[in-house]
Amino acid sequence: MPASRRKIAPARAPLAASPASAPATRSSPWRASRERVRDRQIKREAVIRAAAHAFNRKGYHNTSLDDIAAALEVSKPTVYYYVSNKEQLLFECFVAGIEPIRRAFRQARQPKANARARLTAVLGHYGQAVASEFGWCMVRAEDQDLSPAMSAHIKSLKSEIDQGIRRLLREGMQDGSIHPCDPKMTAFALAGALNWIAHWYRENRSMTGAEIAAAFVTMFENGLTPRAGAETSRRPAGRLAR
Amino acid sequence: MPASRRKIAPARAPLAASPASAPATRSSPWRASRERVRDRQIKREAVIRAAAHAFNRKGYHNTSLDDIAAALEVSKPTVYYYVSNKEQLLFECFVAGIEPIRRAFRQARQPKANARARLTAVLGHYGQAVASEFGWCMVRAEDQDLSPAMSAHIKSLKSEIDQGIRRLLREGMQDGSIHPCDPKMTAFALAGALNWIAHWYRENRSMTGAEIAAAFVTMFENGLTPRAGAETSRRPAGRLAR
DNA sequence: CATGCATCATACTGGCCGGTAGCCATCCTA
DNA sequence: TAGGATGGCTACCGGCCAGTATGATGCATG
Repeated sequence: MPASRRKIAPARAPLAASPASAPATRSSPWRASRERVRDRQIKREAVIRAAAHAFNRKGYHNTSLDDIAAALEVSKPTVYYYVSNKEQLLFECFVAGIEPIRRAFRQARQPKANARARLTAVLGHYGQAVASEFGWCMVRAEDQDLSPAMSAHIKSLKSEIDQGIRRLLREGMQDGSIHPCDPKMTAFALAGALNWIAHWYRENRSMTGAEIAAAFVTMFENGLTPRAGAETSRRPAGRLAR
Repeated sequence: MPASRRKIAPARAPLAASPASAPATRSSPWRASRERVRDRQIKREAVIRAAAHAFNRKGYHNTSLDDIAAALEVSKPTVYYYVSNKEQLLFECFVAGIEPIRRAFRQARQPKANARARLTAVLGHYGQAVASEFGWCMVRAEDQDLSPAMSAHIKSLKSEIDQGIRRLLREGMQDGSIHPCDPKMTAFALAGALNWIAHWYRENRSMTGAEIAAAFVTMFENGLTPRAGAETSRRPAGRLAR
C-alpha cells in the first residue's frame, strides 16, 4: 500500500473551530500539508490546544497521544517532536489556563479601587479562565498524575493564586469593603465555586464565561440572606449580567 | 517455595485505621486470617472502603486492583470475588458518598423551618459527605471513566441533588428567606464550593467536615459585602463553629 | 547537484494492568 | 468422613499505550 503518506486519519473531524469559545480560533496548521508553515511555535501551540481539547472531552487518562495526533491529522512522533512527553503536555495546558489569572492579579495590584472591587475583577477573570478551553486542564491537573517536580511546580502556582485571593480578602477587611471572615475558608469557597465551572460548563454553553463569573460574583457579594435595604427583585434571573 | 499461602504482602501497612476521620473505623476483616469471619457483607464493605481510600490518595486511574488487594493483604482475585470489576468499585464508592446527602434531603422535606434554614442544614450534610472518605469518589467520579449505563446512573443521582438545591432556593425566594437569585447558577456555585472540599481536604484535617461546612454556609448566607447592621467581628476566624 | 537540517511516518517494544483459568484449603453438613 | 460450598491463591493472558528506532521526504543553501 504505497502512496499513503501524511494522511493517517482521513478526516475524522477537522477540529471545527470550537463553536462559541474565546475568540482564539484553532485551525490546525498542518491541514493541506503542502504549505509547510515552518513556524515551530505556531504548531507547538496547536498541539497544546489539541491536547487541551482532548483532555477536556475525554479526560487525561482516557486520551492517548495517538488521539491527539489524529485530531491534528499527524502521527504520534510528530507530537513528540513538539513536546517531550504527555506529562509536559498537560503541564503546558495548565500554564496556558492559569496565566490569564496571574495577569489579572498583577492588574489588581495597584489599589485604584477598594479591595472588594479588585477582588471582584480578579474573580471575573478567574471564572473566564476556568470556562476557557484550558480550564479543565487547569482545574483538573492532579498532583497524582504528575512527576514530583511538575507536581511541585503546579502546586506552587496554585498556591500563588490562593494566597492572592486571601490577600485581597484581608485587604478588604482592613479597608472595610469586605465583611469579616476567615480568609482561608472564604478563599477556598470562592475558588471552589469557580473551579467547579470546569465540570459543568461543557455542553450547552449558553452563557459566556464572563456572564457566569458575573453571576457568581454578585451572589458572593450579596449572600443568600435578603438585604434589609432592597429585598425586591432587581435581577431575578441573571442572564443579563455583565 | 512451599508454605507461602495467604500472605502476599508481608505487612505493607495494616491500613492503620485512618487517624481522624468519621467514627467509622476500618480494620480489615482478613487480618490474621485464621478467624474467617464469614460475613460476606462486611468484607465487601471493607473492599469498598479500601478502594475509596486508595482512589482518594492516588486517583482512580493510578490505583490498580493489585494495590487495593495489597492494602487488604489479599490477592486480586479475592477482590474480584466481592465486586465484579473496577468500575463497579468506583460506583459503590460513589453511592456510599452520596447516600448521606440524599438522606439529608429527605429530612429537609418537611417544612418545619423556612427554606433557608433547611438549605443550610442540607449544605451542612453535603459538606460533611464531601469531606468523608468517600467524598473524593463522589465528587470525582467522571463520566468519562465509566460505561454509559453507569454514567447515566451517576448523572441522574447528581442531578437529583442539584434539583433539590434549586428547589430549596426557589422555596426560599417564595417564603422570603432567600435573596432573589438565579437558582441554577446559585446551586452551581454552592455545590461547586462544597465539592471542591474534596480537593484540598486531604492532609491537615484540622477542621472537621461539619466545621468547614458551617464556615462555608455562614459565608454564603452573609456574602462578602459588609452588612449594615453588624459589621463588627463576631466570628473572625471560624474554628469554633458547630 | 550535493549536503545538511528540519520535519514527519512506519513500525516496533516494553511495561502496566484489568480480568480470568484453574487449582487448593478450609468449613459445614449429613 | 465424604462431598459440596465457600473463599482464596498462583499464574497467566491480552490489550492498550507511552515512548522510540529508523529512515524517508522536502527545503534551503553552496
